[in-house]
Amino acid sequence: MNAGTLNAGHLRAFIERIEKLDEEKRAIAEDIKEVYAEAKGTGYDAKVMRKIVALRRRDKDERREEEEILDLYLNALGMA
Amino acid sequence: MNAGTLNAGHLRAFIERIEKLDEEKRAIAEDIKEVYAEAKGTGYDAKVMRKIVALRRRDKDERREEEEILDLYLNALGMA
Amino acid sequence: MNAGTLNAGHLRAFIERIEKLDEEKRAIAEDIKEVYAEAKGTGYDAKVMRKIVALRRRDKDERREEEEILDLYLNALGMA
Amino acid sequence: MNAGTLNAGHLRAFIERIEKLDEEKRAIAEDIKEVYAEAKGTGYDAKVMRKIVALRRRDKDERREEEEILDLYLNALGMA
DNA sequence: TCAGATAAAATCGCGC
DNA sequence: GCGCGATTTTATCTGA
Repeated sequence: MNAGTLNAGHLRAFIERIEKLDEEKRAIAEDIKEVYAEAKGTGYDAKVMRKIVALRRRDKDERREEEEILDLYLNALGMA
Repeated sequence: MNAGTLNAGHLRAFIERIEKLDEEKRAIAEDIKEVYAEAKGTGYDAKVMRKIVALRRRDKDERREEEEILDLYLNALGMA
Repeated sequence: MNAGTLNAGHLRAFIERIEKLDEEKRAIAEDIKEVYAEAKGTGYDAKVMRKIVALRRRDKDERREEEEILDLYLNALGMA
Repeated sequence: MNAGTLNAGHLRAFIERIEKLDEEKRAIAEDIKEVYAEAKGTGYDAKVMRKIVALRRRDKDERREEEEILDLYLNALGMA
């Protein structure tokens, strides 16, 4: 992009969209923290909970990845 | 909490609340990536944009902190 | 660390150890590339192979993580 | 390669060679981290050290490239 | 050139 | 309160 096509208003719009989304993201991160705090107050161990969440997430990712690799195989074998 | 007071259903509810929030958080992170990609497609440099966003965020944090300090002073002086 | 305790020879030794290890690491990365190239020359699809390697690695990581979480559970229950 | 020529044993051998090399690579990466940690414990700043290592590496690459260019010139002039 | 993997830096949460 | 370890985010690097 050269100077002639630069459009500050356009850039500003992108920046503001990002900032708005970023705020939402931070708000949700806050909510998550609060849930951990609440669980902790109820007697649960946050560290264990984090492990559980991470492990369940990994399971889910792995299942997705297995499906992807199956597709790759099928494609490689000309069967898809 | 000892084994006797463990309440699996309660824990599960916490975990699921966290997972739900986590998914929302990830969805927003995706959206942000897409905005960067769109901006890039329009000719902007994502790296520069990230710097701008980070800088503006720091500015904002600093302004907020300054206001908090001002409030502290005013309160201390019985003027708030 | 203040200037008086600075010991350039010591720092140099750290740097050189790192550089030596880094060269070994790069050499291995080269070897890996060569294996992929050889496999490709034999008719295999590098992309599929990378997926397989990544998936097997993830399996292994997940097994390790499951053991860690089991330990955490046992500890939380006062059984370890 | 079509299904008829697929040779699972051969593929497995490639995969295992890659995994073995990958483990060595990770072990070395671990060693490097440990050296940084040790240096940190001695009072050095890891970030600065990384800069030094990167800079020296660039220097080395440049020197090698300059020599290659020199060789090219010499060859072009029939003097090598 | 582009996305995807890898490594580095920054940030956050926990313990002492 | 502060370092330490873990997570998240950013930047670099590699391969398609």
